[in-house]
Amino acid sequence: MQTVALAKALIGLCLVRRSPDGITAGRIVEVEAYLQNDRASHAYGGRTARNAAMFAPPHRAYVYFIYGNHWCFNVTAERDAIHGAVLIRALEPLDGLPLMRARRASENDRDLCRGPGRLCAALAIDGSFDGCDLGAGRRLYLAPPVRPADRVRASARIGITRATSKRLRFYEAGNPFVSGPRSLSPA
DNA sequence: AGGATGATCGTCT
DNA sequence: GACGATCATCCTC
Repeated sequence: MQTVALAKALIGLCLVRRSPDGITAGRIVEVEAYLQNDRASHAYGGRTARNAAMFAPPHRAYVYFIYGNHWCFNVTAERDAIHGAVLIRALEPLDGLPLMRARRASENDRDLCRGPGRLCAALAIDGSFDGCDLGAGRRLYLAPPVRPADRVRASARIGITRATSKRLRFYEAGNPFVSGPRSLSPA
């Protein structure tokens, strides 16, 4: 269950994006784990061109395009041809809010990074990041927490049609930047 | 070559 | 709460 351990450990970490336009960064407050033998995983059923990055070594990006509009960003978790990844579902905006507002055209700062597609828009994450390393000094990287994770809870995952009963969504309880239906927020 | 599907979002009622 | 947008990807013919 390496992927689940990573999912929980990511809560509270900072995701930092350096671009020519400036720095944007947020604190991870909500994630979902997608596992080996998980019918909801893009890699269930084997490797394809799209999901190849899911088979990459840990701490790489898996970025995919969905519903004709949105990019979604994952962190890979497993080694040796095991596929596992953690979808980043929401950030608490920390840095570069004016740039996020410009990219998102959002009325409401609470919604800047609340949702997997929204946070990719706010941080300008697209398919060019698929497979990229997320180490320090990159265009996109993970950084230590500015504030430790508080009250991490689990729930069912959102927006999927298969394996709906697995409780593989993890979020910081009470954080207003967590996404999803209110009914799912309580554990 | 064509059709179904989707780890979402914004808008409307 | 419901629905349409919109298109890359994958599967089937």
